[in-house]
Amino acid sequence: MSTDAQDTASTPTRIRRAAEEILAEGGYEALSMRKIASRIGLSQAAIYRHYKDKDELVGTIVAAGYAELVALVERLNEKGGSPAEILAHTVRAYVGWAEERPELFKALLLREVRPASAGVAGLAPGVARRRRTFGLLADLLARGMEEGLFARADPELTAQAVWTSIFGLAARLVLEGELPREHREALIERQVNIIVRGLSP
Amino acid sequence: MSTDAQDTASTPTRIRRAAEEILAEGGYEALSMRKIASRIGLSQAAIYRHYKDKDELVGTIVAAGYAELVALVERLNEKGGSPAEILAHTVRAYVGWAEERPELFKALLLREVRPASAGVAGLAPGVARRRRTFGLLADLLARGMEEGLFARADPELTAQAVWTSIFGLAARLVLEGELPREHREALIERQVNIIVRGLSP
Amino acid sequence: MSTDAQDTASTPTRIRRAAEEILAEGGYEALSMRKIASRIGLSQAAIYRHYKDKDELVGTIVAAGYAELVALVERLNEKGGSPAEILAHTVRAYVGWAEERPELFKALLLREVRPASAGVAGLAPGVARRRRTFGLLADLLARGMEEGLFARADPELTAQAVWTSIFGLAARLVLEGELPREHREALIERQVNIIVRGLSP
Amino acid sequence: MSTDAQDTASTPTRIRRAAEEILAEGGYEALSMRKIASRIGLSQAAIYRHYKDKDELVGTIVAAGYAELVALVERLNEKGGSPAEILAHTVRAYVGWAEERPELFKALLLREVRPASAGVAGLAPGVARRRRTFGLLADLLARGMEEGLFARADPELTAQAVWTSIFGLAARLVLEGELPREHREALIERQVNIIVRGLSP
DNA sequence: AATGAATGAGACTTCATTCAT
DNA sequence: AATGAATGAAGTCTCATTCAT
Repeated sequence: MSTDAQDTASTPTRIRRAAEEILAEGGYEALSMRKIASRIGLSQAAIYRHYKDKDELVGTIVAAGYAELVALVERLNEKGGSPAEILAHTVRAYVGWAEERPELFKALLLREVRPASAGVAGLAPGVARRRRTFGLLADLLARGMEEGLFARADPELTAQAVWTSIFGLAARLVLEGELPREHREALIERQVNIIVRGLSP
Repeated sequence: MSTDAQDTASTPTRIRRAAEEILAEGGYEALSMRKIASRIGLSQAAIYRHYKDKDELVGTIVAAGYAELVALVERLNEKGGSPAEILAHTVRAYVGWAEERPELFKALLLREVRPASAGVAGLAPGVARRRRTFGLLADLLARGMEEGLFARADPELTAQAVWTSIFGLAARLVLEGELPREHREALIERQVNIIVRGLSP
Repeated sequence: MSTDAQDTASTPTRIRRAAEEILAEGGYEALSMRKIASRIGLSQAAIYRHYKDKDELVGTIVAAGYAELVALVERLNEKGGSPAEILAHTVRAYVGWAEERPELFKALLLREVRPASAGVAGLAPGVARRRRTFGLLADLLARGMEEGLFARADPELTAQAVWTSIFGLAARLVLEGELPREHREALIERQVNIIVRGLSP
Repeated sequence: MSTDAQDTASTPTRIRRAAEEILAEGGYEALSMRKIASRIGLSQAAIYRHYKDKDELVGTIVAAGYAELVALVERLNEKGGSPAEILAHTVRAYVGWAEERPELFKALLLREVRPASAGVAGLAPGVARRRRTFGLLADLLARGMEEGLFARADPELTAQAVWTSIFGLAARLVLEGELPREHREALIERQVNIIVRGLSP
């Protein structure tokens, strides 16, 4: 968020940034300690002073990316509007974020979730209490149900179903890359439309 | 599960099977010619008699997996029923298939699509003509629209939107692994419900 | 020399031809039994029916190439003319042959000579008796000396010295590849001139 | 021969030495990173810390060899004497150097010259300006021409013709290996004689 | 806090050759 | 006379990580 000059940033930050750059340029497979080190003019060994191992480094990046995504969703919820509007905005914002940072999205969401409870797992029951985004989404849906805008149903379960839909769209867009702008937008709107209508009473 | 008799199978088959096993156990990153060879007690070089290189081997596996999926969808469409029923069956079958062969699903659908036109790309315009599954899905939706069951809209675009939803659900289930059976089913039904209602006029 | 149709030629011949083609296209390093076999639609193992091993195959090719070169030099000597003229023609023909079949030239002359006595070794004493080309060259020089055209000296030693000069020119032309036509010719003529004048009394 | 103490030398030096040894024993084809590593009791990967890849390692060796050769020729030109004498000394020194370091000579001069302009290419026009040895040789010949010792001709072209002759002699001596000392010397002197007389007015 | 050096494992691929059929 | 299958060795290179300084 803060745009420090690269040279004055702390070493861990510079490492993280370099890693993100490489991730963005060449994908996860291209990310190696060697490349990170050479990009910031540091020895490979130096990285281990700041991050226990590659897993920890990747973990940090992923966590930061996740926080970004959470902030994005929070902001939308604070802006106000009808639940359906907020939902539509959220879909667009989520997809847009994925397309802007495709490699981060992949690193974040297209990887195995080791212990099912940890990380970005979103399908387990009770997730609305543990994960901020799901809590917000479930609350939003619950409000819509109370207002008679959406059909009554389990808000958490519904949040999960909606999320998998959005996630699927974002994932395909990221994985398939370039698509005609017009078609891409039509697709998003069609999806938004199906979801919103699908929730209606 | 069903066709054992590993020792009597042809070498290419044994190679393919070993590759799928490794894929299933450790994911794509774990797949190496070395491991395949040692697993079936063959020299590394021997593999190259049967598959030009790693790409060809993976390609064969992926193609077979895709064919399986196509056959599955075709069978459902032939069985008859209302478009909404067929659609619901398709979602369940697709998700079920993904969960049964998680690593194949990942190898097939969670990888980058290099030239957007090739491979499993599903979002490009005109895909209904090129890809059997999309053609079937678009036809199904068109029929539903004609019958007044679904709201009128571009069938291909709608097929793509529906597919990304289903794909998203399958992908999350595969990536997150174990989930309570009951919850898993509730989730699928909720998703089916949203999609079908989302399409209704 | 005889231009048989490839299909009717004997298998050993087809093998040899394929090997020469590969040699010409990609150099010695590119020559492999696998490539030869695939080029003529034969199994690798089949080659071993006709040639004991790679060495024998290469040996055969080299021998044939050498015979070609010998025939070339013989023809020039039979055509008549003054020794100086024949010598000049020989230089031009030798260099021209090398440039026409660069890979054969390299396989023939730019490789180690294992037992110093064998193969294409040309510097050992007595070579004029053992090797046809050297015999011809030495005879030519001897005739020139008798005619008072060339300064008197050991004909064999002189033949060797002259040959290394020509060989050096041919080798450099082959190794350095493309050169402006004009410059190439000027270079050859300059070399011919130096040699002929260098032999003059 | 002179600077032993292999154990105390720096790793890059030890790598280079091992490479040269292997080159000397088995030629370029025998040179492999594996062999180098095992010879100095290092892991293969360790070599890559000191040389980017095989090309860089070979390049370093070749460059050093070339520098050696240049220094040799320079020294002879500085020692003084008549152009004919210097030329004769140069031929002897060049051939002697080739015989002392046969594998280096082969690695340096018996390899393909990829882009005709680069590397050790000597036949292209204008080489006298680009390559120190050729410049020296051309200057030497020009001086001889001015002094009326050599017939007037293009000095660069003449230098190239002379060089190919010398190169041819050195190459054959290196390729054919052992030769009776006496015969070898007679051969060199005969070649020197032909060249010097060939240049005379 | 950082470095240079090294490691061991592993990646894919190609080679000449052999053997049973 | 030929094939398909297999082998063992070798090739270059990259990786995450460790350790002494």
